[in-house]
Amino acid sequence: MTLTQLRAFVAVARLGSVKAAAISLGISEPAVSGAVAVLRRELGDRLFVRAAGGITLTAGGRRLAAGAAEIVGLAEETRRQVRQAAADGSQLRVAATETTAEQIVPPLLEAFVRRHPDVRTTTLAVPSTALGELLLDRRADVAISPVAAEPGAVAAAPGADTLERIPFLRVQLVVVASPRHAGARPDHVDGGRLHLPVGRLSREHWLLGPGGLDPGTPGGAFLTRHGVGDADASVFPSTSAALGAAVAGDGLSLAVLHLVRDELRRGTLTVVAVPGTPVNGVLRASALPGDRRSPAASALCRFVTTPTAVRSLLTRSTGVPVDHYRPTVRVSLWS
Amino acid sequence: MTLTQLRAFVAVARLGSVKAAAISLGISEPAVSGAVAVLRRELGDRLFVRAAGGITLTAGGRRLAAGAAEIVGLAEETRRQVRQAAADGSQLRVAATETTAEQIVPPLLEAFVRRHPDVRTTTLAVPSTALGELLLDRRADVAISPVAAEPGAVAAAPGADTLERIPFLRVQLVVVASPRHAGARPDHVDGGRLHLPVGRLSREHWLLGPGGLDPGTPGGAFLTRHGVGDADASVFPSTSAALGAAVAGDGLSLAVLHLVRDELRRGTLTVVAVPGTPVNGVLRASALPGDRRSPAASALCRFVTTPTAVRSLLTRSTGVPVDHYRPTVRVSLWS
DNA sequence: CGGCGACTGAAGGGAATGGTTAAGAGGCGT
DNA sequence: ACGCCTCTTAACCATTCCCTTCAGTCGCCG
Repeated sequence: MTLTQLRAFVAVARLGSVKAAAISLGISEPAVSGAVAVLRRELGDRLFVRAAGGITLTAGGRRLAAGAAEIVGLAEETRRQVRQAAADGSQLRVAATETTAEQIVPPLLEAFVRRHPDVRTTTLAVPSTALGELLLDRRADVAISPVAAEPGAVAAAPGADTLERIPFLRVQLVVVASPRHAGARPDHVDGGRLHLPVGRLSREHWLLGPGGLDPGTPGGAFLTRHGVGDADASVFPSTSAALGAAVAGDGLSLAVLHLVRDELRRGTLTVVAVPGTPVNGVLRASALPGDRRSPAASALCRFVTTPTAVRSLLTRSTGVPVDHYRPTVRVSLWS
Repeated sequence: MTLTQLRAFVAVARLGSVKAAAISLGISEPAVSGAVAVLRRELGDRLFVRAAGGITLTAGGRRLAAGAAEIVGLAEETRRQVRQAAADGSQLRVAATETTAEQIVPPLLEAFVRRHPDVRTTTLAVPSTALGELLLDRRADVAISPVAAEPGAVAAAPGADTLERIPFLRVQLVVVASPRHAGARPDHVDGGRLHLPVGRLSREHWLLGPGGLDPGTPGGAFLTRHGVGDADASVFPSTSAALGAAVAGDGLSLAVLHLVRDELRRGTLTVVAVPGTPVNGVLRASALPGDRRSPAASALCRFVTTPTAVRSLLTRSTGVPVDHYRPTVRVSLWS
């Protein structure tokens, strides 16, 4: 499988004809046909068949078309980026778990780029198990992830000995629900507050963001430890959306205490008393050791423990200016 | 630039040594060194330099390491997917604008997979200008996007003649704010409702999700048409988060009317009367013409106009079951 | 300063890639 | 049935890739 072969196939898939692809690439038809033939042999799939008015991709051909277009485009983009690396300012890729990438990283990086305006940041949202791999593969410069505050609760991740870890903020996770939801279950209400034994957790309906059940995070570990499984949870496109559904009274959610301060004060959400909560966690930054790390990564590692950084995390996020905004990229695991 | 060369460089970057990379790849050191030398020449960058205790990547080397790991992993994953294409059920990639991908597509696809349980769906969030390209490149099977309801308001997108377009739902966009926010500006309050002339829109602070200013969407076009620019808007990680900030009284937002029904009824949000609103839009599905389209894409194109689909969009979303959930992937443009 | 380990370069060869022209095979329309 | 257009295969060649062995150079460390 060669980039040239993939380029040829992309052209065929897009234009619907070997001839047209050959013309657009400026080569002969047999060259295109040959490239496709190699792919066919190697992948064991016809990829496309001749049909009325052109060609029809097979199921495998459709997937290859999508993947090949992605690969070819990415190769081109990478080439361009390397060429311009010197001209551009430095780049900083921050990997985090889904929830952290949504709630913690944006205000943190906003404060960071305010102090280092020349740094271009990108956020990657990944399963917690992928964070170490991403750092080792140099696909990310720094990882931000929450871990259980209790020592020894989490086994060492792969490459743990080669990574530097910097804890910088304690967080508390609480179970929240709409007061109306609480009021609808008077059997456990005491003093206006809903009490819930842990044995009942898996009978409740949970409203979570993507990765809310990730067992590598303190929140996901808490839920799975108490038997909350796939059948008990609904996933929303974002943690904010899940909290919105909780406000609407659709079920329970798990939230970082200081991030729902406003909702609690306004009374649109209330904390549900559950033994074992609040779940104590610590946010920490991970990166390669100092000599194998980019300057921007080192700057962020120093920054996270500063009062400025902590303050940016404790005040409610006001969003980021449009020109600072870089979308969070979801990264797939393939290893 | 060859996949083999990229693989060699990934190993070097990860292991921090040509020798270690050669061993891990099962080839000789000169082979690795040679592969790197070709990349160096082609890209015009040292990529890495020898340093105490190993090597240090240059800025360009860091970007290449990230890109190369991505490309190599993607190639491997694509190969696997093509091989298994026959075994797996059919796949359906749905592209949409940011807001649509967050608010419209999840309930729609949830209803769709309930009827077609064998289909694996993926959602792609992209700028509106990329939707057509994605379909033509076969990177997406179906595009879901909102367009202005007024005919002729939008110029024909590239490839417009070769795509089939299926409108399926009218939507209304309204300006919303917290009632407290409204009350704080008594100069334009009339009958308890905030009225705002269009000339004042660019003086307000806007709370938007990613892509909220995308001029290819009715909402983004409305805002940019009235002078709302980068300086007037804060971007949140999701539209839900932006609405949450609006509830907190931080500014104005633009929302799909029927999706904020609950907030309006509870009084946590109120509609701001602005001339020209509600903005009328139509959701439509786009796909390649029937004979060049996958069976799953055709099924979705038929599905969107059914009462079941419309109902799924009009009732408030309850999230999707965990086992149906597939994260939304943000796709970059490189063309 | 000498030795040693690690990276780089040169030379060479086998295999593939990537291209050509020419001819065959297969579907579609008239 | 026939011709036409398109895709495929065959034969062939130049180039590049990719690996080897061997020799050289660089930097670190005792």
